[in-house]
Amino acid sequence: MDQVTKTPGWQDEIVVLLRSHGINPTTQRVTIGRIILSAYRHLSADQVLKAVNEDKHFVSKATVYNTLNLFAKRKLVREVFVDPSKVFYDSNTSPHYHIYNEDTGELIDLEADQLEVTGIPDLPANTVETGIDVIVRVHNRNRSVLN
Amino acid sequence: MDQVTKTPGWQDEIVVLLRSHGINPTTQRVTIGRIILSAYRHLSADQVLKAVNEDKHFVSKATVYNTLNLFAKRKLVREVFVDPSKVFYDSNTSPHYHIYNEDTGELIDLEADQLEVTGIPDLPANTVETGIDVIVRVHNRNRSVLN
DNA sequence: CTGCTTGCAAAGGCTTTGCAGAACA
DNA sequence: TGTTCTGCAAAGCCTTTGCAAGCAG
Repeated sequence: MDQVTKTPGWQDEIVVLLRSHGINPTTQRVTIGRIILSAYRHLSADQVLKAVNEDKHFVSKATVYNTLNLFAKRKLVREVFVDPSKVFYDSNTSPHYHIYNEDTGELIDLEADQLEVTGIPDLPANTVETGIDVIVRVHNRNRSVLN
Repeated sequence: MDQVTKTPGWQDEIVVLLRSHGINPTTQRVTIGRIILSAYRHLSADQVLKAVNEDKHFVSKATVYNTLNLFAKRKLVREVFVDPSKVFYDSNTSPHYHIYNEDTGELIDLEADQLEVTGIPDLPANTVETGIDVIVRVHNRNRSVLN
């Protein structure tokens, strides 16, 4: 995780990656790309913003949001909706599913070859499938059952 | 759908249903219950608010939100997160999944006996599964591929 | 120069909350 | 009379947007 930011050549790889997806690699975009694209991660916009500022590379909140939206539109990251209060951005773009811990907010990948979804019926007329999300929701065992 | 609100006895059934889930059946709660519990429906809080006011039963926005949260906590409805901008409340509480049309916002039930999820690996230590969400995302065919 | 980017601050949309008045037992 | 509930308005969060200044080619 911290190894990544120190590895020489990573910045160039990010630059190439951004260009190959039609994105002009500005300083801010490369900084954000290094945070989220250099390993499989699940981060909210706020977590990206914090991570960016920890590394003393200052990027504004607006740019973080705009950049993550751009990355999503260009399929560099996938938006994951598990919690109504915030979007997670997932840099693993291969087919896979998730385990979501509702207590900790932690999101874990389930590769598609482990888990299978069968029996999907016909889709409504004139519609095309764009993807299947599977979320296995869990909570910590040592939790009160009461509300 | 409109038949429901005219059927004699429905209000009493809603009252019984609320009581059986530990909910004090106030006028507003029964009104909201008749909107969302009398048939399988997927509605956002805003849609419930609109439906309530169409029928000339005025319930405030705060009460709609509070009541839907209460229904969810008492398992009368299930919260569905498919769109980061709003929560859907689903009155079908039996095990099932969803097809979500990203163009229309329409949500369609997929009964659990049609669709099967297999190969769920071990959960993280000390966690308990609370449910599995499956969302088949679709969009309308006649849509531009470009952004 | 000209167009794309950034960043601040303001605006927006959905949801929650504080609190006073109302309803109910 | 005490408790629960409602509803208004305000506040809170996350996210988007307007716009002026900055940067690149």
